[in-house]
Amino acid sequence: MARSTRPTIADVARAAGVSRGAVSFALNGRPGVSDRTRARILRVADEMSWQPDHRARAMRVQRAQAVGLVLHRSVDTIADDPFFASLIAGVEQVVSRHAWSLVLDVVADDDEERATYERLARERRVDGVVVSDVRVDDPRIGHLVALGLPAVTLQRPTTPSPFPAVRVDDDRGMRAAVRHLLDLGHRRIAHVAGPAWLEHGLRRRRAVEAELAAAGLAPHAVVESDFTAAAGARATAQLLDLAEPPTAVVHAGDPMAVAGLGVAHARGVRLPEDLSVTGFDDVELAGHVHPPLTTVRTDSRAWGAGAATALVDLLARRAGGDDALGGEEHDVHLPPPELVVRGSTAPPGAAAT
Amino acid sequence: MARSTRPTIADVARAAGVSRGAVSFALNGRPGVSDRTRARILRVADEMSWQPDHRARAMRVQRAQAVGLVLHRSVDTIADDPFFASLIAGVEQVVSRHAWSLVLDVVADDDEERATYERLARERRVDGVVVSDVRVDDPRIGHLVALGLPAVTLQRPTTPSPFPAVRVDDDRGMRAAVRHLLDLGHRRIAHVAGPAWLEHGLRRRRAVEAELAAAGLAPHAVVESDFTAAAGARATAQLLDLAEPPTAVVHAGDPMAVAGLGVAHARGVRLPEDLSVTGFDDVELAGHVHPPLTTVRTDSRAWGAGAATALVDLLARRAGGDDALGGEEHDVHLPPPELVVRGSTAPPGAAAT
DNA sequence: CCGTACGACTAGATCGATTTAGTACCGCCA
DNA sequence: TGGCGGTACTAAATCGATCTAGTCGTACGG
Repeated sequence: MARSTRPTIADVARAAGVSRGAVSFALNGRPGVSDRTRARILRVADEMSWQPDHRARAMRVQRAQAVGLVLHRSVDTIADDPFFASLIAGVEQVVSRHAWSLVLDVVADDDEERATYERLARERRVDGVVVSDVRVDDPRIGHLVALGLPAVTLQRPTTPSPFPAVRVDDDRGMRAAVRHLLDLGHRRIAHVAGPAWLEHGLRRRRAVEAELAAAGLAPHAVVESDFTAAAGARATAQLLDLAEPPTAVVHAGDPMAVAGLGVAHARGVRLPEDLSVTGFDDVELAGHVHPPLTTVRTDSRAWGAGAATALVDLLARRAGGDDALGGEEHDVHLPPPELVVRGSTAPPGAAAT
Repeated sequence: MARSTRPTIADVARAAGVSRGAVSFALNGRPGVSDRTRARILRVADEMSWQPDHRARAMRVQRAQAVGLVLHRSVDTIADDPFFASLIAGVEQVVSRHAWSLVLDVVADDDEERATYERLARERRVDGVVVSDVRVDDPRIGHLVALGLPAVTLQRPTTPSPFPAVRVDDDRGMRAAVRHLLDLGHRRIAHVAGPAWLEHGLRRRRAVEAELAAAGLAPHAVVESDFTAAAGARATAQLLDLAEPPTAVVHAGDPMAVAGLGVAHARGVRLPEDLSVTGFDDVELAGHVHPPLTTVRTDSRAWGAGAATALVDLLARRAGGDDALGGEEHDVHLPPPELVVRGSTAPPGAAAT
């Protein structure tokens, strides 16, 4: 091996017979070098397979060229939420297109979460963060403002937030599921909800209630759950134990719904004749269980991509000297999710096929 | 706001009435400052809520304090592999304990993957990487060696690799599943395998074949698949269409197994009387479908944690001046997975309960 | 009382890029 | 010929930390 150390901009400059500044100009496409020289410099750089050291560049330009994503989940349950993997994939897709990086943190509790944001901000590891799983009265908003760390939220929080948000009208999907059941003739419709302290848990519940109210009904029962299969199974068991069980259950998430199917099956409930079930998200498995799950198809990859785009735009504006955080007028709107009707829903008491 | 710029080490030094060097010494716990002064400096730093700028530090010490994880999956299928989320969580858990960061990349094809590793190495964004989904004759090993980027692989590749590996004897789990079926009296045992170009796909298949061979049998049929639910469904359909269908199917992954249950159900096959099914991984949903899935419980979080630990150790050794990559003697061995027997397996032709 | 060894600390170099301020040269016009 | 403007470049400052070489006392041994 000729040299063990990697080339620096100085090596390239020497090899090309110019100053380091010229190499920098050539690389970043700014005026100050002739086209001939620029081409020569780039050729030499390529031959030496030199790329600017990200650390040095980041330090000089005061930008990390990276965004952060802090996932607040107990490490045990994260695996079972297919939402995250696609969210991450979506964020990454956009971020890498800009030659940025994604820094990921998984935290288990609020203190750790707080500390992580502080570390990311103070060490300046990232230029901004994506905030997912927005909570009701989410303390992170204020915290991030105080830290001066730009952010983008998934869904616009109900409490004021100075950050742009990626918005999806998932109420529409939830209401479509309820309407579908109503159209089939169901009247005893129960809901297995997500935690009420999560904005999307609450929103989906409200959507169910609103659509039922529009038909002059109230939920037959609402069981609050936590989006896991285990909790979904418990919730369904609870509903089936009612003196007058529901004829249909609307779930706030697919894993809960699939677990619900399992419990019903185990109890000898005929599906979908005795019980209709709907989910939310349309995970891959949803179409492959029995009966295949009627659910609301969301595109969590698009969410991630949308959030990353909004964040990159926001940071570009700030790099351009605009100190504003963006706010509502920079919200990104995604197409609403749509209902996917499969075999897990049928008119109440329908005859077996 | 008093000052818009964040404090630097110079500000802290000024406030504490010492030089910048003293602050650095105090912070990093090295000799050169008295205990009294050290305490004062740390107090001042804390009051100013100063933490060293990661970019500057990284540049000076020539370390990124970050590890990379490049996931090679089509963005569409990543969501459906619960393995990744826990793997990531496990890596993150260890990495954050060392105040490092995890940089994540998702790539869709080989070229992009190559380019990503090159970028990570040349820009020096990370100090090392975790290589998952090791492929047969994996080209990444040589590539990483050429790039001088330290790595740790998940499982020891069959082809020589200079990097440490995290090892789990998952053959044991697979063989246990087969033995369980043999003990129940099954003889027509089929296997829905992962892709043969993935080391763990191939390994699991070999394990099935080996255990059957030990009983003087061969697989009733082997269908190669790709770990997705859709492929699992197709595979099971194919097996059920055989003139003489198997009485039991061993799957290389849970999503495939769950989809297999769905297909069997839809065809009116009685489970588990007419068909026993096993999975691999024990995802949360596995215990909540009907019948609950007999599967092999793996701990992918431990995998991630083990890989991260091995990588951090490797990098620490290198920082200590040891240029070696580690190799086999630094492999981390994890406890073997164990079989979880649930309701999806029974003696062939068992009477319905 | 001198030499020196050590502890405590400072000044300045350094990492590898970008960026600013300046210089050299050429062409052109009056 | 001199001045002006623009292009093509260079030299040096800069980002914020760490690390090295050196300074200044003070204590200690002979």
